[in-house]
Amino acid sequence: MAAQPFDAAQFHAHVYQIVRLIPSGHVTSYGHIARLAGSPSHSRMVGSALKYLQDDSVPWQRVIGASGAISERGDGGQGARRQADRLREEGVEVTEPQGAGVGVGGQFKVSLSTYGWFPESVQLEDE
DNA sequence: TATCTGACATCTG
DNA sequence: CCAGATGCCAGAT
Repeated sequence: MAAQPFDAAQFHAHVYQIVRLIPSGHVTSYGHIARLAGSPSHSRMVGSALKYLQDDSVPWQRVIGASGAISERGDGGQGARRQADRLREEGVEVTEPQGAGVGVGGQFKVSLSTYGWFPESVQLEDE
């Protein structure tokens, strides 16, 4: 297999497949998904793709940053808040931001050492 | 066609 | 451990 010239459609499809494979109660990072999709340097494209689709059938909430921090979309943290709450329902322990109310200098974080899901490879329908 | 932005990653202080 | 600055590459305007 050789380096692909980056096919957006194919990369897109692979991302969705991988995200669906994430088991409940576990999380993974954008960078790892990008790597499994065949492009380790296109971590940003992963998030961009998920945002653009807005598909509830894809558990995008299980995808967080490499540091275990939930990225905010600039909507005041409402999106991150919803994501954190949903992860808690699956049994994932999420730390709350500093301040707990008026605090704006903190982020929701998950222990990747405990809930991280990083398979070496996945079964993709197309390659 | 050129420029800016972005659901990131990684290094340094 | 946390915060800031830099690098990366493709999409959107």
